Amino acid sequence: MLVRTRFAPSPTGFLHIGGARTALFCWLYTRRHHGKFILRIEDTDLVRSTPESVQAILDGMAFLGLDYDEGPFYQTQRIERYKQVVQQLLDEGKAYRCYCSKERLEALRECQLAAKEKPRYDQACRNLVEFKNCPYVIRFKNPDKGEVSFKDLVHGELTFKNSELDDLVIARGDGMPTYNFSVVVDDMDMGITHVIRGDGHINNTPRQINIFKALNVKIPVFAHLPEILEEGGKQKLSKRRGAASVMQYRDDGFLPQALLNYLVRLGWSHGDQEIFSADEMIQYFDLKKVHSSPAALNQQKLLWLNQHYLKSLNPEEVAKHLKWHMDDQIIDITSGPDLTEVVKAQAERCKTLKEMAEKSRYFYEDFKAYDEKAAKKFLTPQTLEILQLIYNQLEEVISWKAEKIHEIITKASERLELNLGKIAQPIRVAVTGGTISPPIDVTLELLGREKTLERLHRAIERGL
RNA sequence: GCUCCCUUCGUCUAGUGGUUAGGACGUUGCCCUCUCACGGCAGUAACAGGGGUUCGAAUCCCCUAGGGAGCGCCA
Repeated sequence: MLVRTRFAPSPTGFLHIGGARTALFCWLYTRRHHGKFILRIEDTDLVRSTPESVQAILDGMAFLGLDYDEGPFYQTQRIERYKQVVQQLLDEGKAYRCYCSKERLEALRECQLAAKEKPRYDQACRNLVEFKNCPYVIRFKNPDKGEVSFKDLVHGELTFKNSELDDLVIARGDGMPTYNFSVVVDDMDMGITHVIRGDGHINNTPRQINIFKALNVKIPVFAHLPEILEEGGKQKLSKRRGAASVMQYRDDGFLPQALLNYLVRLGWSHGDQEIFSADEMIQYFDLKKVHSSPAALNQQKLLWLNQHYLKSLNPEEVAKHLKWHMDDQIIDITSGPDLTEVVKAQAERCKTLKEMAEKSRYFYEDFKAYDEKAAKKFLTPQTLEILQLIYNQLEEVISWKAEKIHEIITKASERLELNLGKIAQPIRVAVTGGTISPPIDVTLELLGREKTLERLHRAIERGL
């Protein structure tokens, strides 16, 4: 049997990290089984859905590399189909018109709550024979006896009593379908074999199964993923309240590989392995190994993974992402070192691409001012002599390579009987404005002969 | 209120009756070192609580507590 899964977000905001993980797990399961991954936009909430949100979801998935095989399908374009199936249920006596007013329903609800009962529809209209000439909704005739159970790939066997369910509305007064109904019709029509979604849907599942049964179609396999919690607290991740969109992570300097790797380990594991390439994830992914308890976000671990990929990925690839951030920070890289070389030099001292761009600015443009404390400590009359000496020797260098620069600096340190640090730090402050940079020889090579001499000269002039 | 789901170090997790309860992030100390880092080594810290079952429970059962979800003409 060909595996067919779907990711079905509602376009009411950006793609956040929790949604991204759901998409990732669907995608992994599908790729693992060589199936089809379908994207479906659940936009029947006309008030809250926006085209911008649809685009944000598409962008987020593209950034992560989660490609889909079919879709995107839009529910708003399938309204006629839902109405058709509602009619079918009506014709077969599996659904009925309900004329109850909202006022009556509200009173019923309050009454039940007061009696400490679970609020549910009392089936008042279920056996009406003649049609009334007033507004109505369509309700599904849920079986009122027995129970419905299903095997959830994450939670195991789950059982619900039909008496706990009620006759849910499947078509509103204006004829529009409701969520629990349109989902079933879509999953049926799209031949979905595995429904992988957040475990907030566990309670909806038995209702949906009853509709599947009424429609006489094969019931898909379900896998309900645990929610993702916010950092620290035990609050569920939500779009409002500072949430984390995938694109925000991009803007903050995270690599898609790091995000994917971080996400895949939230609720899933493969022994003690922490690092997974996309291919490895696909190879090992198994829904049966997915945890059933929620996981909290942890920025520190994400940062660690991000740096891991900064260091271990092909530098050319990292450089492409770095370019995006250079542009974002308006750093003109045309008159400076190759970004690939910058990546090699900076990866082990940066957690994010954003940080890498910030820390590499001085390779491309003059810094505005010396770090005050650094200048005070390292640009002293004594160190100016050293800088002058180094300047003179560097000026002679034709082949501007780290190796040659290193040789000059170490020889100077031996001759002057000074620690390397006593020489490197003044140079560093002179050429970068601060005390932090890659090894001094590498820093000077990247900076280039012209900028190096110019900045050394400026530092010496300043001190005179 | 009712129904359902969840509970191993601070965090992510391994573990499916017998382990000194393992790994990773973080954190602490040491080493390395031209700065910042990287890296290396060592340490820190957990089975929510209570009952059972069993020769033996993190693992199986029950109860309690805590957290979450659903009970919509939202998705």
